[in-house]
Amino acid sequence: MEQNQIPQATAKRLPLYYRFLNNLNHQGKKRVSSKELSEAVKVDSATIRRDFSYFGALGKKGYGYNVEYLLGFFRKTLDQDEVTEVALIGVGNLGTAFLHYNFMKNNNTKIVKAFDTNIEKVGTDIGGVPIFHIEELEENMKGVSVAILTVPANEAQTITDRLIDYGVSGILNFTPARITVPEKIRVHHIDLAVELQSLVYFLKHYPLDL
Amino acid sequence: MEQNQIPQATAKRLPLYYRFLNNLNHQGKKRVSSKELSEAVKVDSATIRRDFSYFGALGKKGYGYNVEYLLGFFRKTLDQDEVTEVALIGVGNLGTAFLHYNFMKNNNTKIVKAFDTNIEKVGTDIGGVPIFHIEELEENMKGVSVAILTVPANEAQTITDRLIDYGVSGILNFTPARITVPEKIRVHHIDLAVELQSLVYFLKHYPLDL
DNA sequence: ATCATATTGTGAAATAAATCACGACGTATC
DNA sequence: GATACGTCGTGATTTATTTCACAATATGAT
Repeated sequence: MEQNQIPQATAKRLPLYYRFLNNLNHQGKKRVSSKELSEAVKVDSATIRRDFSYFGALGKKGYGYNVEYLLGFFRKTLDQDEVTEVALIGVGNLGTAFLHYNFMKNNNTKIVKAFDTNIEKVGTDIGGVPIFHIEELEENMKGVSVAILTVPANEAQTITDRLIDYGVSGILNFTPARITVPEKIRVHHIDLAVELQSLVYFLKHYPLDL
Repeated sequence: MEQNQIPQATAKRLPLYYRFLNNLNHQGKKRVSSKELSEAVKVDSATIRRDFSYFGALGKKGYGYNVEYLLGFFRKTLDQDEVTEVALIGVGNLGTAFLHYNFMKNNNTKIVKAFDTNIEKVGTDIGGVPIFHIEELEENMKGVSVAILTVPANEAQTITDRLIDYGVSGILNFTPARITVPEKIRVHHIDLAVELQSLVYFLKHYPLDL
């Protein structure tokens, strides 16, 4: 579990930096300054320098950062060499979108199993991911410790309880339900309706600039 | 544009509160304490009280909050009576998921138009939303000031530029690209790969509790 | 009525994160 | 190699958000 002095806000930005560094590397760019990176990822350059500095002195004054070096560093830091296997629960429209989404491109995470109640889907695969029946969740979860939850809201808690009994340690919850879990389990909520509604709220109530 | 002393963090939670209050109301519950609500939405009760207090004294000591009153109050505050029309750009898997998603249920936002390049989709509708060709974006955007962007990353900036020229004021960007916009335009990024990757990072690097 | 209990609303404190601003130092040029 | 320039790394500051903790007060039971 190692050193944990990195602020959460920084940790959330790391995957973003990683992806953009990958892009730069593919473009053949050898160096990048915090200012350039700032324009690409839309994060203040001082924030980027501060973020990087938690990992030590990665850049050179007057030069910037060596793209390849930084990339190699982040690959290790983000455990890019070790693939995390993920299960997807609920193959509806949103779930299907994930199955088609190629997370692996710049990424260390891979959806390896999907589950649904619809008999017509069970036994098939989408985007190369086999679909099992939810009743057989436990038998087929082997080695998977992270789940993406894209089931109807009213089933969210029931499935969550089973995932936790099974031993999952992280859940990415796309349902509008706020699930209850033991404190050892980490849950990230992404609530699409709330995101849209809060954007609309900001537009109506906050000054147009800034 | 009115009073804007509400912290952004609070504003982001308002739609969430609203939805849960709606649920409670449907369940016939007449009163709710910050503690109960806290358990439901997973937000600290002191934070909830503080959030509500920005709008004045909405509760009663020793009693809690009257569900119906609070709901009515938020309906006005969140402009629930006035529907915001939204366009969806890019009818791929993720876009399709949105079209099937019934935002209107507890919500003042409605996807009224969709756009795609695929001729086979153009002219049809999904979830009651008509699909137009992206070439006819400008002709069909009438009255729409918010767009959900679910196109391939490499098209994100081009479409964004057109949306802005047209006069859109808010964009919910689901592409991995960080789009560049004038400062008057509000963009919310939701980066699915980053969300998954940062969950995995937290699991590996942060203490299991807290 | 009285009293025990519940729960708000909020000052004050704590925590977290972003930003400023600049000295130090490496690079590039002549 | 001296000089001008660019960019990092970071101490200090500012801003934002959460949390503590408790006086004030309404409720509900007897």
